[in-house]
Amino acid sequence: MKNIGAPTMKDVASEAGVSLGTVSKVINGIPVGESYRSRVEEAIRKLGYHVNNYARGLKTNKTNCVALLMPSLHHPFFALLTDALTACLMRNGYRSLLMITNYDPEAEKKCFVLGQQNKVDGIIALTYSPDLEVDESIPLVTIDRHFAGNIPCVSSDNYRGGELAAEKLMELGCRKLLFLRIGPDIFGEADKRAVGFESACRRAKADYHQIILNDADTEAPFYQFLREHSQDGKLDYDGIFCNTDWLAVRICEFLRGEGVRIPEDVQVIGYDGMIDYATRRFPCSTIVQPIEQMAETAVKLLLSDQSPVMSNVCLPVRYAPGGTTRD
Amino acid sequence: MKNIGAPTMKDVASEAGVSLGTVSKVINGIPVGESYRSRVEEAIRKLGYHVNNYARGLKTNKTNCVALLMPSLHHPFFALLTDALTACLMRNGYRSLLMITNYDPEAEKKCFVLGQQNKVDGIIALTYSPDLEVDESIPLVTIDRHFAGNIPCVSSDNYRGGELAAEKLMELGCRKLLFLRIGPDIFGEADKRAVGFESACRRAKADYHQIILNDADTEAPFYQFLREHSQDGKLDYDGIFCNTDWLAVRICEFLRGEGVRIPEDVQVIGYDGMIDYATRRFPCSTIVQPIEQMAETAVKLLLSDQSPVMSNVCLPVRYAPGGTTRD
DNA sequence: CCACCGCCGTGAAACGTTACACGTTTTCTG
DNA sequence: CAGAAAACGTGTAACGTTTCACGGCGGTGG
Repeated sequence: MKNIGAPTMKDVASEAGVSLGTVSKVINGIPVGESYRSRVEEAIRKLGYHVNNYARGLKTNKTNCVALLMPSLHHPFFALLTDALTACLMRNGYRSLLMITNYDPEAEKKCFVLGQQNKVDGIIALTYSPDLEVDESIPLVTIDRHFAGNIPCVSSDNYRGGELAAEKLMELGCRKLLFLRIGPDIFGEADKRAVGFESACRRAKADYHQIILNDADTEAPFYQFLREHSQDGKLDYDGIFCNTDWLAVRICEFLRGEGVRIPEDVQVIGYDGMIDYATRRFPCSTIVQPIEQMAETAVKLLLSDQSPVMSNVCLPVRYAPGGTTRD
Repeated sequence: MKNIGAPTMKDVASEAGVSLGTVSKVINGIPVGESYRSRVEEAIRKLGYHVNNYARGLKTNKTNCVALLMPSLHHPFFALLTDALTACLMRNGYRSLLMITNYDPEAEKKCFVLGQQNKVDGIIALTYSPDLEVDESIPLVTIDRHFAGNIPCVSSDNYRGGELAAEKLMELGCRKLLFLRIGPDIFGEADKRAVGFESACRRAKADYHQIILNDADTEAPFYQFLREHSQDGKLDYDGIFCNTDWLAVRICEFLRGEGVRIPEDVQVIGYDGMIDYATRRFPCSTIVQPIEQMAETAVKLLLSDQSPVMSNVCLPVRYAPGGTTRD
């Protein structure tokens, strides 16, 4: 009697006095005589048996495992997305294999190979490589990233987001708008915010200005600009749109330190819809990306054999006040 | 010739005209004649062969997979920890299976079962169940959570962190200190910060006060308290220690809105060492938890057959100025 | 009463890999 | 130059599942 190692179906079978096939049926919910079923279940409980997903995966060629490719979890948006994706996958009986690429194309390529080795049932990727050649053999859904070919992509309406921010600010009385952006752009996806913002301003014939820092290490240039464009604690602009909530918070902090009142003197809107984990509230007025919904859509697209028809989904964003605007 | 499905070692073998065993050796880096090796490698490249980790895992009983149990990724600390853990695991040739429990003991239990089914080589867990019975069969390392028995635990020195915050504030001239805490406590781990803070204050015979909101939905009570304890824009306290950076940022925001100058009138220190992903700087002065080091330690502890001797590791924290103190 | 059919449990054959024993070739030593 | 040892490829038996053809059994219809 070798007691070493975890119990297997064979152990369960002999414990229950039935055949392997019967045990398999019980485990997989295939109808089986009641007396057999209870004998097997009893044996499983007694032995503390657990399915071996590796053996199962080998046999069925189905692993119930999805690879998640993320650039990093430092950005709250990625972290929240990962959280939502994992939760959604688990709800659907899938496990998620997390891979962090650090924005490195080499690493991204390696992750795809890892995915193949692990025979994952699919990949959900938020990549930064411009030239990633994708292997057709594993279903792939991207987020915020349009590949060539028929790869489904889930994104939120960044253009509309920019537009909405400008519209809201003007609706709340702003006439001189400022757009601040920092950090890398995901292949023009985040750039669309600038375009939307711009077009809304033009349409309303409002003054506006944009400052874009793509690879900056700090937001200091913003501060400098703001200082230069204010006198006697009075800023030249009365509405600021930041391409990320964090930046909005920082800018508010800076302005308040300079004696500018928010939202009385200047109104500020951020982007992402980040929620303060402690207070469960928005730290600033913001354009909310529907993270939960994006995650659910991506999972659905991946798991249901994707009809190429609706292979590109662009979800609506919404505005949410958070104290840095006059509403 | 069935071309369906991914190529297997057998395909490689017949393509290269060698035996299965030889292919196996090439793949696993076991010495083999040069001519054979190159023939096999050529065949692998030609066929686009990838190891099937499921077959391998089944055979070797080693999966190179570690389960990560996290309550949520909404809290930046958890997100950064997950990021660091995953990166570290990947560096060591391991994959990470991410599981989100939402602080739910039921889910946590299920995750342990999932871990067993997936024959993971180990589990790194940050759990909230008070009564989790752990299965000895899979190596487990916890973070910030002391289990009964011989389960290794990695944490940072929360007591010292609280002490350090108080010492720093006093060193910088504060005489009336305030400690603010919000959010659930990880089994007394975060609570130690309060104790450390308190003892440092006592030792220095400084005035101090603590407000603890464990299950609060908002930090409004803090605001109310601060309003009640200030007159003419002058706060009764000159040093505030918050148990998390987010809270510190919010408090600063609030105080500045009230006309209090930071750090001139009041100095504020947060906790965690969160780094703004955009500016790569601390958003406030803070006590830094060595997240990278915690991750590395946890991985090392898990992978090296843990000597029960050093099964509890408490890593040092450090203070880092971030603009909300006078240094 | 017999033939046939369905139901349901059984046993064995895969799945793709590793590991080990075996047998061949090569190399070294005296 | 013979003989033994080392080096190295080969074939096959697992690993723990699922799946499927088979066959026993009891029930139904002619």
